Amino acid sequence: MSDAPKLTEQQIYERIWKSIAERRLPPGTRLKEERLCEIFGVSRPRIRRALDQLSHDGLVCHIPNRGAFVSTPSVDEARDVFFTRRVVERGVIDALKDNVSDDTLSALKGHIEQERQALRDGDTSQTIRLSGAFHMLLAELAASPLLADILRDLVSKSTLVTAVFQPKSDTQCGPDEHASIVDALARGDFEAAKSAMDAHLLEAEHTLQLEASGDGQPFPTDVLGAALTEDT
Amino acid sequence: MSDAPKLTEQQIYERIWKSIAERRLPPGTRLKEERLCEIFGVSRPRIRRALDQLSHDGLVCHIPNRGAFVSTPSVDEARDVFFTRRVVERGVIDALKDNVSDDTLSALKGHIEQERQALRDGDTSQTIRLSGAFHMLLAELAASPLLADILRDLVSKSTLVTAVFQPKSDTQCGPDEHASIVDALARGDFEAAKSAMDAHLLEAEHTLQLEASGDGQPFPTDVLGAALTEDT
DNA sequence: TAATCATAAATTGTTAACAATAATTGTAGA
DNA sequence: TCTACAATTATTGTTAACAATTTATGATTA
Repeated sequence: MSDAPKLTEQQIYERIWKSIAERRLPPGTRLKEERLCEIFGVSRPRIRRALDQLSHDGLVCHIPNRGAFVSTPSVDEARDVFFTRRVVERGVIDALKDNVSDDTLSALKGHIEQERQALRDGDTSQTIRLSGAFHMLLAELAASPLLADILRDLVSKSTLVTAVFQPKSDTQCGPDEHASIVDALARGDFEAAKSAMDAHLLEAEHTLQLEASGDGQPFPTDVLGAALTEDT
Repeated sequence: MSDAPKLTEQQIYERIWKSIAERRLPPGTRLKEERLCEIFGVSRPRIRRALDQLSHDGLVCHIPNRGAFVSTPSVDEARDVFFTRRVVERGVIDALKDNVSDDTLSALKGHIEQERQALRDGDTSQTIRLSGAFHMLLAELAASPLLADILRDLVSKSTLVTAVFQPKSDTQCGPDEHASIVDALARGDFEAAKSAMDAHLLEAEHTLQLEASGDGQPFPTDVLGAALTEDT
């Protein structure tokens, strides 16, 4: 009747991860085990293990005997995420030093073009996805799988942070700022690339409202089905 | 008969993690679920979840239908670990900029004194533990819990790397190099501190034999009981 | 009418039994 | 004597039933 391939817990982890990272599952969303079983068509232990992984990543907050919820970062955590990203992404550019081929550059430029297209189309979900993906692409082109792993975590946490502290999501990570990083790389000026990256991340942090209400938004009721079923 | 407190999976995770990080469980060691159940006196799912976490950290390699083994890093992974540590630990020093109080400095100096003592005593296990702990202490004194988490992972991976690629473990992370970092911090010279850290990590990397045999050491038979029971 | 306590429903956490897969050992044949 | 095949054993993976904890609802009392 449907997909018999019997999703592995890794795949479930990925799916939920992606839904959180692309903001289809907002902070505070309850992740009821039974409901997830229905959605993915697997038994509870499988779901449980996937949730454990997410909880270990800090994307999901697991309260004993209460259940799992999409994490709602605090102001301090928000600042920390951005600080850490600056540290890590400077490292990414260092790791790129010996890997800036023409292919690399055209891949990056192609990506930025996609970002511009999504922005023109007004496709918010796609825009969010691509903004994060740019940073990931940079990391994956670099010579450090470990840094890329670390950054994947950080980017997904950033998404949560912006979901909480940036009510109007139009002030996203802009393609132009990404372009200026790539331009610097194209010139071989890595110091400039690092500065551009730093400025870009600081800019993103400053668009957030990190003084006001820590939390207070109501928990949505049942977005799970819609959020998790799509395989964008 | 013994500890009834019923270890939580988090505690089990910590115990195994620590045993790996302190090199009591060498790379390649098989982690048989049933055996671990006996040792910790808990049921299999509990062990399973702990192993999943470790596997997600990359400290344990989980082969389907085969079981879990302490990871044996490759040469490329070894280099990557050290590269990433340089990136992250430079960030740690940045994060320390506003936190260098007298208490901080005396804590660091006290730690180095402990390291010297352990080295004098010829206590290898303690020396390994304290070497890693110095870097962790630095990270915990900094204002970034996230960086500290990331570094914890990296330090434990470093331990695996040195276990594989440094047959003679006497050429460890020396207290003197740690001292020169702290001295720079005491002077308020953060650039010097970063340089010292970089040099220290490069030095550590260079003492490894990263050209020769990738793997070839036999798997030890049953060190689990001895390695995990001790609560050092 | 509001607040508190008790009961009931729902959800997570745990345990135990079962099935499937892979490794090892032993045997038979060349 | 060595190789290949088969059977047994051991270990992981899965499923299902059970227990404990929490939350919500409703009734009773002040």
